[in-house]
Amino acid sequence: MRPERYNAKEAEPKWRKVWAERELFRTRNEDPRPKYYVLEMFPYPSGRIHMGHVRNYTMGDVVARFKAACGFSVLHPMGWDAFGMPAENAAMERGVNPGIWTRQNIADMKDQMKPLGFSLDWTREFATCDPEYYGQQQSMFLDMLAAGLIYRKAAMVNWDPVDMTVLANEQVIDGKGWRSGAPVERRELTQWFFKISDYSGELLEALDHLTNWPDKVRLMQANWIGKSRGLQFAFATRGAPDGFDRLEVYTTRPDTLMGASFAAISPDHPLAKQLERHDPKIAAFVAECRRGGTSAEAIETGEKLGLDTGITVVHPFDSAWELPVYIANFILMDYGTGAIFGCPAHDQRDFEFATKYGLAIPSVFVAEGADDAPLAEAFAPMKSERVCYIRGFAGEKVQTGDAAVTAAIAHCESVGVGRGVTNYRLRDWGLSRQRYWGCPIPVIHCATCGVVPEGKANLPVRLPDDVTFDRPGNPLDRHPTWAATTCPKCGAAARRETDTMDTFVDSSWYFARFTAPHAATPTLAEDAAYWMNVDQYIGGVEHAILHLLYSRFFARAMHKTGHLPVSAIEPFNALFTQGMVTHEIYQSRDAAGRPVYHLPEDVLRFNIGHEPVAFLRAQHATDLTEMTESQLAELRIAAASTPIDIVPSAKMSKSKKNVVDPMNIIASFGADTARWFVMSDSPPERDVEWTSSGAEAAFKHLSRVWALCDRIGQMPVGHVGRDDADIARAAARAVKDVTQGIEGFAFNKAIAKLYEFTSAISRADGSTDAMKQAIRTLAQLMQPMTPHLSESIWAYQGGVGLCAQAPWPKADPALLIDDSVTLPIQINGKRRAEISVPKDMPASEIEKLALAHEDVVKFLAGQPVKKIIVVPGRIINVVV
RNA sequence: GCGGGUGUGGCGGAAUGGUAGACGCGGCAGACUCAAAAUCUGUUUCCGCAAGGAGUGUCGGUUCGAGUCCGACCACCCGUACCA
Repeated sequence: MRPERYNAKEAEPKWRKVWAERELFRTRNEDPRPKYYVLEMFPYPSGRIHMGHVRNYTMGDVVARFKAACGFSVLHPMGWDAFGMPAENAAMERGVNPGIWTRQNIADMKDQMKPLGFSLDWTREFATCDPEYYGQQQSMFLDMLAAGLIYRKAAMVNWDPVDMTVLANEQVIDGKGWRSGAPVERRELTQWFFKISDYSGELLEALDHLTNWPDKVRLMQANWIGKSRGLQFAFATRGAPDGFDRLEVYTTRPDTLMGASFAAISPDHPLAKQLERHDPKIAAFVAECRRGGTSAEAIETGEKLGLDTGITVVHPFDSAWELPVYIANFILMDYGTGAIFGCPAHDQRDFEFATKYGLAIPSVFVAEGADDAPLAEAFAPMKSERVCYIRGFAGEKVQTGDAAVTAAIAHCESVGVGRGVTNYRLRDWGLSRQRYWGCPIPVIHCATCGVVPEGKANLPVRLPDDVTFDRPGNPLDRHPTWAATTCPKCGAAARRETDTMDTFVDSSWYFARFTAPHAATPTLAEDAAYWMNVDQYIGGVEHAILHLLYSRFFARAMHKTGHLPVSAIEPFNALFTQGMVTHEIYQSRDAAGRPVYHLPEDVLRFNIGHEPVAFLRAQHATDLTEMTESQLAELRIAAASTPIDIVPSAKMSKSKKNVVDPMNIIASFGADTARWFVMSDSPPERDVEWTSSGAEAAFKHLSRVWALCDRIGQMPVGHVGRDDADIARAAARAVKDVTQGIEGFAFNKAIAKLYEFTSAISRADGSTDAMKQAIRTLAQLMQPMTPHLSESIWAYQGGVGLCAQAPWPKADPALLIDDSVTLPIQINGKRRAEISVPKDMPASEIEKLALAHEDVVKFLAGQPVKKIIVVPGRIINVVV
């Protein structure tokens, strides 16, 4: 009898309807079961879901469905990170209103997400551009302002001198404005800041307790916060303007103070600003330094420039030793004091600078045995290397590294040269954006009262809808009426702040809002206390630093202002960072030799032997798709068409056209296939390459599972088989392995075990009852990945209720124990034989058996055995 | 530049310091078929007829034993504070 083919197109919507009708995924506060909060980083509503979304939300859904089956009351919400630049770009390019564009995108993406069958509680949905959301954010802004967590100061932005507008780093391409093409410069602007630096130490120390976060993320955050111990001291200056008779510097390498060659200040240092006023040469140089963008990458990789100011400083240990003071473009005003001393002998960047400007390079220490010869590069001793000080000062002796720094600080302090200072690299978080599509900053500028917070009763400060994008700049700034208001303090006419908030603010507390998404206050104490923290947070590793650090800070700030309990200051109990979905790129060249990219759906790709080949479908008559691979191979050999280049896999991006639309996959194969494929093959923390063959394989497997289910369904009642014990053992092992796989985020391994279990059932000759039991267990184990198919199997095989609600199966420990074990025998570390022994055989017995093994005897060829190592249950190694 | 990560068959990958290559794709062979598709079975790291040998990015080290630990390097990816 031909098995009935599984029809995903019919079955999937049917089951989603059943889940929706029974409100299976709606979370209730009064649910008596223990809570579990699983959250995937919410999407930016671009309008189309992509495979990265499918992978991210499928992972979360696997966890959510697994935890639900394990008896938890699962909170699994979804929302939209809806503010940001793309909406403004669309407005500029197509003249659409950012709000309307965003709302439409949200509707479109929701339509695309629904068919995937995620177990989401849609009653908690919100978008950050909802006034109900951003109004609460404004309210918290006012609370944080009152609590001293927010302040204003001047800071640098990218300035496009042609478009007269501020640019995001992303909009600066090779130092030029992306639209105007004009060289970008740095310009100072007064902006709002969160005092995240007040929490540097706490944010750093608390990382130690985030044991369910990836080590790499904790390490990256620790390095980002960048705690350092160093020496801060003042040089006496000679020839400096009034008020600059001392130059304060900070160094993490006071042990190299005797190797000083120059001092350098940032172009934004007050001294530089002072000199700029009277010296045109310095003014020109400082202007030169301000060219280019503000990004650290641009500054650090750019050419290192310096200008001798003519001012000198006196070495603190030798009043006769003067060092020139340079203005240098790589010194950041934000770090330390904005001034350094350079030790070229032991710092590569200083070495290059000194070489370029012909400065002295005195060594402080050399490798033991080496002499004080000119260096080819900065010398930093390796861990094991001993050094000898040739120009040190009391206190270092032969120490290097941290010990030398500590000793140097102690010595300097004892002789009155500066003091030890702990510094952090972490800078305060600038939240002002000179853009329309963001949360308005609720403050008012009054001519008499200055900066005045908006009254809470007037919140939300709503964005106006009638804005124009016909020219660059912030539409709020030029809106005819929006900014006009009255001062809450004195009642005089005043002007609203037209800057909006960084979208990172929106995403720094949405997880807390999900606990009470429609409340009239940012959070509700009871709900926040109950649902927080997020038990499992899942998202891309590209958020390892900024989003996750800002959220950790914001939770603390929310606690300080009474919006979160102290238990929620670390909002994410466990974090998982997933890899990207990649695809190979199909490229040809136009007449001018420029690359032209092709969508995977327009390309026919196959292997000839091991060699991958790709053709453009459009180059051929439509019947090309009907040809077999061998026919296609002949076609290629006949040079009837030109193959196109296959460029190795990269992150799916529109510009390279290496994108696969999840909707097409769902249309062809169904949601379960898409879900199964993104969970199989690659470990979730690593990138996964989308291949059409992989998707087809997933589809074929799910079809085989259904065919097996159908075959079992047709078995006569009361059939007796031989393999019931084996089936029970295979099931117990599958339950154990799949459970472990899901709990450990090793979904690819869980799926490999499901393949094995499927094949074990398929080969077995079991009784009707045993086979039905096995396939029901299989359906349950697959349910987190393939919820629709699992429901179909469950229903077909007489499962009680819904598969999604059935309690997670448990493995009988007695079935997991094997009686005998196969041990490999190595001779000098090379595997030469193996023996099968009872599980509990003593080592001495195993040793005798191993030495008596005929292959072992053959390989030993009478040589005396020096040593024999028996690792019980593992291996035997004979050393000769 | 700096910080972090990754590197294993033709491909995606598996492997508490203990049989390298589970599972899947692709390939090859076979069954079924007039034929093809679909499906099923077997096989598949490389060299070698075999015996055997080599093999986890490169070089070196620790160990009875290294993909795994240590040191140096190479390549690629992510982040780099206004992309989200």
